[in-house]
Amino acid sequence: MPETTSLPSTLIISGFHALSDPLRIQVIELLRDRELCVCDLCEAIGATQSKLSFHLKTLKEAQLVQTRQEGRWIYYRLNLSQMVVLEQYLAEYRRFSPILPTRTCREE
Amino acid sequence: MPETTSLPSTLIISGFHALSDPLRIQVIELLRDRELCVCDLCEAIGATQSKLSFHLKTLKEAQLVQTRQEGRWIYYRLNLSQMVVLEQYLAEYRRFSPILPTRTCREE
DNA sequence: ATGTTAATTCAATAAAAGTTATTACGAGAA
DNA sequence: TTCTCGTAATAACTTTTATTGAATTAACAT
Repeated sequence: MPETTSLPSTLIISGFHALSDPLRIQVIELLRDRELCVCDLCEAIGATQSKLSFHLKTLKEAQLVQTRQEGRWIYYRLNLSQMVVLEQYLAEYRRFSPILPTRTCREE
Repeated sequence: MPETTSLPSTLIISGFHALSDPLRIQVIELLRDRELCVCDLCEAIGATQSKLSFHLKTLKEAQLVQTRQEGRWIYYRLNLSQMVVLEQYLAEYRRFSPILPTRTCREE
């Protein structure tokens, strides 16, 4: 049987990468129930603005967050649909993985 | 309203980290429908043994894979339950995130 | 213009990944 | 047992990439 695994897009990989840092997870969780501007996030997290800016860029490039500008403020909000894309990617494994049969290396 | 976000465990963060590399994703996908020994994986991926060993260690520490030794072979298989843990973590966002209301920075 | 918000640039540092060589350990033969 | 071979992990070292802080720049409001 041939491999039916289609390699995930770089967007999925960069999504997982974006979620692999505690500070970025903190941002994501803060954005879970409302949008926040950068200064809110700085204060909530206690990080410098430039440090946060770097991580926000990572999250934005992974399309896990979106921004909205209002005057001088830039509001960040979750992009739930991209979170769902990652969730669905993982869900595929639950659908397809069988109870793994024992096998041995030689009998290919 | 206080934050109800409980920061995810390091296991979750290391799980996302483990999934943030193309070679490791390739391993995970190869293990989706059967277990494989290291030499199988080396051949399938075309990577050197030691390079692969490094990535397998990352996956194992994140508990995304488990191993079984049989003589000199070590068989790797998916640890589906940990995949589900990550999936469920992402699913929480879908459950809790409202349609985001517009807000402004001042009116805290 | 002046102050405020946030992104960017640059240089220094830290962490991750790759390469090569070595080590550990089990299997099987003498 | 003792030897070697095969499999896989580990170590040492190098290269690459990611992260950080400080300073600067850009955009906006008054």
